[in-house]
Amino acid sequence: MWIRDAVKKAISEAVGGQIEVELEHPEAEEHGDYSSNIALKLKGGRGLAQKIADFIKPNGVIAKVEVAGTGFINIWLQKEYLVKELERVITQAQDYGKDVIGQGKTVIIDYSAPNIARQFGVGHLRSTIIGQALYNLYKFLGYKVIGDNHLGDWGTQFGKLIYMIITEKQGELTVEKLEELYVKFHKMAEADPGLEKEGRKWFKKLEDGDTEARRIWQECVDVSMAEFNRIYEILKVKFDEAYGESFYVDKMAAVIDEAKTMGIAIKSEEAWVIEIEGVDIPLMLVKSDGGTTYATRDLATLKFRGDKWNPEIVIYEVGAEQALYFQQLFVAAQRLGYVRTQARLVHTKHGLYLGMDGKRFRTREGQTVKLEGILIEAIDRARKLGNTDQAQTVGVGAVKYFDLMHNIQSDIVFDWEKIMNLEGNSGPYLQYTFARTQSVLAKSQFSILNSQFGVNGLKLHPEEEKIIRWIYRFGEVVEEAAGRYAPNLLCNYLFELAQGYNSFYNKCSILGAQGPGERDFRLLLTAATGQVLKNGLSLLGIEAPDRM
RNA sequence: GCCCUUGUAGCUCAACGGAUAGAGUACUUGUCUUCGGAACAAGUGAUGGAGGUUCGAUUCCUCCCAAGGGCACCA
Repeated sequence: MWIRDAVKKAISEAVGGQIEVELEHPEAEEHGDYSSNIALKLKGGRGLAQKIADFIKPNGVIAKVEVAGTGFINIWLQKEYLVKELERVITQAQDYGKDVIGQGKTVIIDYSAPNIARQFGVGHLRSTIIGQALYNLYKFLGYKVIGDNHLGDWGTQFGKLIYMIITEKQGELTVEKLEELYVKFHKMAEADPGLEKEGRKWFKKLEDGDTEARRIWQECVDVSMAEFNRIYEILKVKFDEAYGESFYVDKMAAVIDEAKTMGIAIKSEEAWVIEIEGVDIPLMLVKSDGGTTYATRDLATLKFRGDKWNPEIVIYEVGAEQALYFQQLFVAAQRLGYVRTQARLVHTKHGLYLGMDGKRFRTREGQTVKLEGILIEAIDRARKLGNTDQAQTVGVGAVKYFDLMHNIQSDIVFDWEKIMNLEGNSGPYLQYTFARTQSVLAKSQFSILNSQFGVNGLKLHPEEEKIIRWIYRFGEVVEEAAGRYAPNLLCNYLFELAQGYNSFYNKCSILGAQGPGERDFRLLLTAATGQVLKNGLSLLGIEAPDRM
């Protein structure tokens, strides 16, 4: 962001330009807009801080510089500059906050990835929602982004399913029925261990292209996808690609060959595995019965992605329980040379949903909780609260925001009272605040073209100052949220913005302001707040209705 | 048993090695003869325990305690 870089540059010049300058926004407003601890880092204390501060001359951006505490350098920005920033928000509109730091770079985001023949459970909500938010963030920063839904549509479980479908003649298949069959298979296999062999036999047939196995598999895929697409429609989630694991079936042989000839894969108990330094368990490429594993497919996937897109970053938005596996996978992929050596392979390791008892979120019967039911109930609850028109926007927005507002790595307790809470830090609160700004603007005939926003002679209320000292940080937050794979930072930012605006709204009359200058300025503040809220919510994948 | 992650107000969560650890909720008390009360304001209340590194530690390191997850033929 231009402003932060300008401040950094001023300090950097003061210390000779050799050291990387870190800036932060002090928590207490009496400590300025930006603060640097560089004098402390250089062990120079207050003396050095004062020297640096003296070197920095106020200009169009920097209003004043002060030394405080044990050696902090605090910097205040010019109010005129900050008001100009509000005008930029209006003129750039939906593009405000965009950047080009990602230009020429490609990032692949692997998210959602539900399993075919399994119900779409709440477990997949995090991956789907966070993945989409990361997708939006990176795109906003100028990256070329590929969103790939890596469907779980291959594996031994299909051998088991096909066996069950053939032996127990079935009518019309549903996802629910498929899941039942899968569970039933495992119950039967407990009594008759020979069944596992049958399952593997049928999976082998599927991999070898057996017509009947293939036909049944396709039916499972079609039935499941119809259900998944219904959910994506409600969530307004989109993908660029949805290759799925089955896409890589004919690409695995090459991976296995390469791993063998490079001496990376070794034989162990009739299976082919890749040993990873520092990890006890090796990564399995070929099972003892000759079948492949998910690791083989994931390596083929990375090879394909590397060849096709040559990405700088590949983000796997997958739960923390697979941390060990991804650690192995990434090492193996690097050794096989499937991605460029500087490429960042990231596993976001999100936490999971817990029930109110602190245990994994399940139904009373121990089944995974279906996401569609959750979404329908959220919409229903929103409708009962009086949002007939915007029930879906508000209900789904509440669920999404609740997910995104948490630190990505922490487990989340699933509590309806908290999710559907309209008050306080919630999606509906942000949507409400946006609707409020639009309502005021609609009544005002506001137009940026015939207004004057000079702050000369205008005495700003503390609430107004707080907002102008907050708006310009939007771009920085977007960048940080993307860089740290942390959409919750954007949630925090937007919530504080909305809080600040509501506080201002309660203290200051906008339409009834004294004098045209004050009125125009407050309307500008309102318009800018609304625009940033809208841009931010849109990055989170949450809609902002004008009325609700 | 080994490995990873997490322990912050009654509850649910924040915090970039920085300055007085922030919110929401719950509870208590208020504001507004209103531009949308899904609002605003005030109060009560917290870093699991013991050491260490640092000018400065919720954050980094070690040990202990507790919880969750993982540990090749499921993904």
